[in-house]
Amino acid sequence: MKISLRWYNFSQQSGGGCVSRYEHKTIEPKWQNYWEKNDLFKTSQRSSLPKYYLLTMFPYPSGTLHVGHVKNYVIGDAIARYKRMRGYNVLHPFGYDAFGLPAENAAIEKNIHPYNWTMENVNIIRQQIKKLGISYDWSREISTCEESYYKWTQWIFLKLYEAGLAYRKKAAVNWCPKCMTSLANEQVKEGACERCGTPVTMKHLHQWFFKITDYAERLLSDLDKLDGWPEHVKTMQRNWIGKSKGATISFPVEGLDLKIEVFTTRPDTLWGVTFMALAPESPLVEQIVQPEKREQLASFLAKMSLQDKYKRISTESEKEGFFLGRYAVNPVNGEKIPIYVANYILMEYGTGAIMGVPAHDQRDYEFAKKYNLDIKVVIQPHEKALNRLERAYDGDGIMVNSGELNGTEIPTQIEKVFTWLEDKKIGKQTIQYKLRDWLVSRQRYWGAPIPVVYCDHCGIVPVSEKDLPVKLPMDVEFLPTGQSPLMLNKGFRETVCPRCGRKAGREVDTMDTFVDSSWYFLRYVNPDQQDAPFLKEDVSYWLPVDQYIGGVEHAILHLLYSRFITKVLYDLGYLTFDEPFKNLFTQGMIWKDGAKMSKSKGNVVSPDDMVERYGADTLRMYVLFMGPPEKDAEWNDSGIEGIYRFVKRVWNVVNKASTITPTQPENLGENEKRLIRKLHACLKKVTEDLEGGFKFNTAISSLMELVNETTSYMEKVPEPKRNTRILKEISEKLLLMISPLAPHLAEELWSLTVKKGSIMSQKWPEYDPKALQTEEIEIPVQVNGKLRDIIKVPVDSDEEKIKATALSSDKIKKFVTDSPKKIIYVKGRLINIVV
RNA sequence: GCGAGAGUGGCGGAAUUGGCAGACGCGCUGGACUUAGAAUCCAGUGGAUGAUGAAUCCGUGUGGGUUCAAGUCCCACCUCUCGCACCA
Repeated sequence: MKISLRWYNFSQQSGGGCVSRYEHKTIEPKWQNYWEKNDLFKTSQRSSLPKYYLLTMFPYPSGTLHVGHVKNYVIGDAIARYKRMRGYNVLHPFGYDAFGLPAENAAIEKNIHPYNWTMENVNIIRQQIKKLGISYDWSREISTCEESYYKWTQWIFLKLYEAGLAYRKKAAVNWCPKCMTSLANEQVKEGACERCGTPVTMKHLHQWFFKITDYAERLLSDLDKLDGWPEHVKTMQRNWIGKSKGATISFPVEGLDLKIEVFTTRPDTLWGVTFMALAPESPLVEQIVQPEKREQLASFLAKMSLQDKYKRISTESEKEGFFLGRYAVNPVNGEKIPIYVANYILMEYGTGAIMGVPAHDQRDYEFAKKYNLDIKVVIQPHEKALNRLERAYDGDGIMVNSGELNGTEIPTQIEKVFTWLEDKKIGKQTIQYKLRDWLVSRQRYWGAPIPVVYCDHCGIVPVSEKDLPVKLPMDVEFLPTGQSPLMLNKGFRETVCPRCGRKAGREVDTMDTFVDSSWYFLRYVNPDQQDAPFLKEDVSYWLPVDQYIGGVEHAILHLLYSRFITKVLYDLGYLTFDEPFKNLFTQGMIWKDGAKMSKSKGNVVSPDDMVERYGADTLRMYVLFMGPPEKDAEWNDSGIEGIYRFVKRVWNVVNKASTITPTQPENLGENEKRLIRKLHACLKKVTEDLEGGFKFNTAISSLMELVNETTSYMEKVPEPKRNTRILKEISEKLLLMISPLAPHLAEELWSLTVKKGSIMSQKWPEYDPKALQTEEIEIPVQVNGKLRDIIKVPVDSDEEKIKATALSSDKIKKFVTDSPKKIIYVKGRLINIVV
């Protein structure tokens, strides 16, 4: 669509002066330059004003942005601009999560260095954002792939290492065969790589871990402090941490000097144990198996190891087990219990062994059925006795067949069971978490090198702080081989031991990019600091982040890791707060043609196209108008047309209102009063919508109502009779209210009509409660709950008067033939006559 | 299976938390302006029965309940979305 530069006469009916046509293409670059030249987005490091740190999740620069990404920045910008007008010193920074696999993969494909590929994208994205007029303080821009940044990522690694929170071990780890690297637990979804969807396999590797499990309890309990977080995100984190309370119980093995420890949340079912099962990986398996069964066991285990781990433990797979030929002794009743290896037991959870209670656990039930094991009921429901079980019973009841504990109510008296077990020294109360330590090693090139050296004499030696950063070499053959490409780079790998000075080898793995993003919100405070990642006093002023905005896909990964790193740095004395994000807002995605936007599906809507056609202001407002911002929304091409029309209407109405010659008398009739009330109702609504939530959609609809009302006022009242003063006030306040949403439009009209500096530095307008009052109010009148009439009464009418008026209405009389049984009057709201 | 959330016109969505259901926008219909189109403006628009009116009835996933009054609260159910999923 081409827009010509001709002048257009909008005021034919009113006969007023000429009004220029709305030209976003000239207006928007003009104000973007103005803001930049006058440093209007720059934050002062300190100020007497209250601070407000508004952070939108930084993007991974994988290419150009689509309108889905833009939503995040637009929401953030609207709030940032609003808060500035509210008198806050606002920190609103931007940067790039610039390390990561896509850069490496793209680089391999296109034969370009990942750094160059990343920076090309960064430049594109920066331009895209600037064209939207987002008010970022660009002087604080950061990229996690720059040496000046990853130096401090490495520093954080060292701090964790010193604190004993970073350790290396050989472990069975999740391996993505496509990405050719190991993955953290959080990065595996339903057995597949979270990034590329390839089914994950297991690999035994020496890997670095962060001991996030040490923080499991605090990460869980501090969620209660986060009032400003959406409940569902907290729930997801709680589930992920997965705390459960139970007991550890030891079962002696008959004929061996061995005990099997199990963890159970249902110690009350201890008397119902009819078998024990070990994870195939459990070291106890080898020790317990009867010598003559060894061969059979080996073939069973071989079969298990062929089974994919994620398939093996998925709900659908059939339970499989192998009897080891030995028995354990139930410590509560001395019964002999057969010991099995079973595919459904996980080595990583609990002790890698379970007690099997088929009557009260469905998995154990299935296993027992298959291997013909006893099923012994020990919890009896109140309603009816359990006879032949069709499936396991896991409901409430009382303990039976359980010796001294018979009659104990479950679950209400479960504590009695714990106490009994501890008294008898059979078991002890234990807390278990599902959360695993965070695997941070990645066998790829494009990340921050792990700052560690391996010395034949000294072992693992951390690089000393003064030698940071351990620079990522540029001249690397980065084809993925399953080993870090740094392995093949002699210049990088070969070094000397920082401790003894002898030849040594560097760690060649790089860090998970989630480490980079788990502290970036701190770096924005002192982005140029050379000798420290951040300054404690500055960070204490700005943090915690007052409002964090991003996608819900980070509910666990990024948000949990960031909380963890913050707590570690707090414990080490670098921070004065232990939660990074006070308020969190998760915005919904924008869909197109029923699917998430993605390049591969070819359904992306480019913000550049929209800015070209309609302008940034229209795009911004449309994104905010689509629906509640926390919900997903479907992109609609004609929806944006509607907002474009609205923008033009604002342009015309403000222009028209200001071109009227100000000679009209002060005219305050019904029309004018209505208009004033509308203005103040709008001020109230927009303020509440921006203050009390993120209700941009209803704020915009309220602005539309104001514009409609003003347009129809001008339509209705001939020019000589129009109240210029009111129209001027409406124009001014309308512009102020719309400026966080459509800043270019607001600036341009402000400069054309009001001319008092940038609209950015104006105060947010307040509404006047008195202006909302009316002389008459409308009261809906119901008969038996059905609306029959609406009466108008003076605002100060008392109840009797209103009732009398209602009853005297002809429409009401029709329905009220007998005398009413009851009349309910809700003050100022409604009247209901019951007959 | 467990946990969280949601079901309102042709569509996106409003509804002061129990008080006029459908704000606002899209779409559609009719009209004005125009040589014509685009753009813009005005009017109408939940469904049904009326004659264009007045008017009446029905209507917020389904069925029940509480209440003078229910989209909103309670009980049961259905559907959809998301998260976790053999975690002992």
